[in-house]
Amino acid sequence: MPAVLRIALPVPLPRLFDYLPPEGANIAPGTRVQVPFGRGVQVGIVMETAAQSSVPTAQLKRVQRVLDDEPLLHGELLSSLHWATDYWLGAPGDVLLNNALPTALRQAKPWPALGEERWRLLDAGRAAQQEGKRRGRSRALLDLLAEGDLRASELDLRLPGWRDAARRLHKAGLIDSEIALDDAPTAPTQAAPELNAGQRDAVEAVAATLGSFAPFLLHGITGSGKTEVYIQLMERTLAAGRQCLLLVPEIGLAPQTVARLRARLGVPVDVLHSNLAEGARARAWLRARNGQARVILGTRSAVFAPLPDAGLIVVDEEHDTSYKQQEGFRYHARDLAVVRAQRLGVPIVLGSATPSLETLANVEAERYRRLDLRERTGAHRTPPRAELVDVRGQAMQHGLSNPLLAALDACVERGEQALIFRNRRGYAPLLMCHLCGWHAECPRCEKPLALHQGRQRLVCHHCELERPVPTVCPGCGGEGLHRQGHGTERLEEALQTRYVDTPVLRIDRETTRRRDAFEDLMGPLADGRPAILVGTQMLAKGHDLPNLTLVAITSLDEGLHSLDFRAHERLSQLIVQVAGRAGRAGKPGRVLLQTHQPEHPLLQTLLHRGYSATCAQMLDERRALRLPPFAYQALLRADATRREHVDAFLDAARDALPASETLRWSGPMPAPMPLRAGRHRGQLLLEADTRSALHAALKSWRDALGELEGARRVRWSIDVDPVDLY
DNA sequence: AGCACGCCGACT
DNA sequence: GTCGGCGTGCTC
Repeated sequence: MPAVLRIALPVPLPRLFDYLPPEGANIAPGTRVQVPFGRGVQVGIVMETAAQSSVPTAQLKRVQRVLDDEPLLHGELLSSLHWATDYWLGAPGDVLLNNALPTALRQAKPWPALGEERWRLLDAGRAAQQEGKRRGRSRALLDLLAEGDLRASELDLRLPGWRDAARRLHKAGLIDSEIALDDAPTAPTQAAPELNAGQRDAVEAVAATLGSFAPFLLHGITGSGKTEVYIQLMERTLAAGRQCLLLVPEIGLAPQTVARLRARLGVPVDVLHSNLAEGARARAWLRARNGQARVILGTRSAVFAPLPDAGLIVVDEEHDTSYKQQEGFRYHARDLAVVRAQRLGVPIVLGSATPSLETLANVEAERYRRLDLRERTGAHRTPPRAELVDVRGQAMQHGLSNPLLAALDACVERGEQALIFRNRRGYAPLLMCHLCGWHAECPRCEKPLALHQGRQRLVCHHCELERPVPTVCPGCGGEGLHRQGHGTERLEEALQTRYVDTPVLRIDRETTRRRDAFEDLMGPLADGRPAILVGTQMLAKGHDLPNLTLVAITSLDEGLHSLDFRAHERLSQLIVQVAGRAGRAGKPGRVLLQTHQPEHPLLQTLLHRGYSATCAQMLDERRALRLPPFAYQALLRADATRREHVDAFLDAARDALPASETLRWSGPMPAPMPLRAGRHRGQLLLEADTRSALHAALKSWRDALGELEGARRVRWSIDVDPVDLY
């Protein structure tokens, strides 16, 4: 008989809280309970039972209420969450309640109804219907239901606005509803296309492993039909009575993906992502849990979906950095997906045209099997070879060289679509006085403010600061203010002036702020109408544009010179991804890359020997320099309004490191942005050659950091496997 | 993270 | 004279 329950509560503390179980009840791990906590009441999750507590018995409080008849979390999911909490050093309550569970399930409320309402006539209603009572919609509803029971979704179609009538008739005791737990029958409406040899081999290779853990890299060039491979694998999995989980990057979840899966698979496809209304999210999560959802499609957080009948996991665009959560609990959804597949005993497919070096290293080490799709399907042609445009000494207009402008002219002339990348938002990155040298700077970040012309604002791109645009120079009072550099907004303006008859669309954070804005802007272009798109990196993903024949990156130079050791990997991925978007079967495409460094070895290797050869070279460099994926890192970040607090904390943290021959550290050092939003930032990097060496040190170090004198004066966090070292 | 307790400045 | 600033401590 356990004396105490150890419970996770929604606080960012790396520990559990001990409570007395309610009288006479034994509660299994994974069950939600309501407990008195501090002055209030909280919902927590029972994690363990223990014979005794280290807390004096007198201080223990009792569980007030058990919220679930059976554990909400159990089996593989609960154990994977334990693993994840441990690996990424999460706080159990934060991981479980703020990340794994949908918000609606954090409340002490009954589960939302999962099925759909099904309405039926009661005897009194049948009599009323036969006597021709009631009028208007109520009459129509009685007539409809007289033919048979109907689901809410069917009523939505057959009698719009039926809800008011239903409410009235229900109150009058004429009709009633129940929750239908089965789903409306569905059937595939689209047939499977023929696969090419590569696709067929890939499907067969993965299908042969159904029922056991097997990790695969599906490396398919853009347009090679990776999605079709996923779909046919899902068909096999579903036929075996198993569930599928498909993870996609944040931007990749277009409505047409959902529609395509539904049309092809003929089973309930449930969507799970953070933009969903809370009720809908909880519903989808619970439907996954009880097995009603057969396919779960979602972004990062969907990796927490319960999968009682799991059969297959797919991570599309596995290299995408949106799989790594960048604040709070800093988990990596792809990596967690692999762990879950292992525990579930199911195959996992990591798909990408530009696999991450981490995944390629796993292939090299024969931990993952590699499947290649080298052929393109149907409408696609071989990606055009990218051309470097040497801009040294060239005349430029708005950051565009003459060769690029000539290509644009020709593209517009042919009535085709073009896509221009510029990784600077706003109108001009800098507002500077030509007379005295003054420039607009953010006082909280000490970085230049960007001019946003449309909003008539100076904006800091590192914090939320906005300022009015001065008309005269605040430094000298003169009229020398000058807009320097070209952001997407200025490029849009310049191109619209040059190409009066062709619509120029800007796609960046500013123009896509509204929900669905990305969809609304890009959607209409699917018909191939002429257009020039200007935008930031977010343009690299998303829609397939059938009439796109010119893609240009206005400058590769930042990517070539960045201090981040992953910059070259990112740049290679960007170049290959965007190149894959230009040109369709009948129409050749061009890809132009402007640079001051056309002879740069990275560009030479990438353009002449391809992505895989470039990666092989980058992997050699990483191995030689003992960098990830051949070393394992954790980054301690700290920030505070006072710099000396940051320095003192990081110094103490370094001193608190256990003596170890396998652990290396660098720092404390300033973060790449030493001041952001008025807070001073510093960091300390830990490295080891093995995961176990790193993790052996981490947990006790984390606990020691919490005890440090200066810990309360700073905000700090540890990022295990950081993807950006800032 | 929340929340309360606890001592020092500009306001009705 | 008070409202409220955020430093410090605590949550079984």
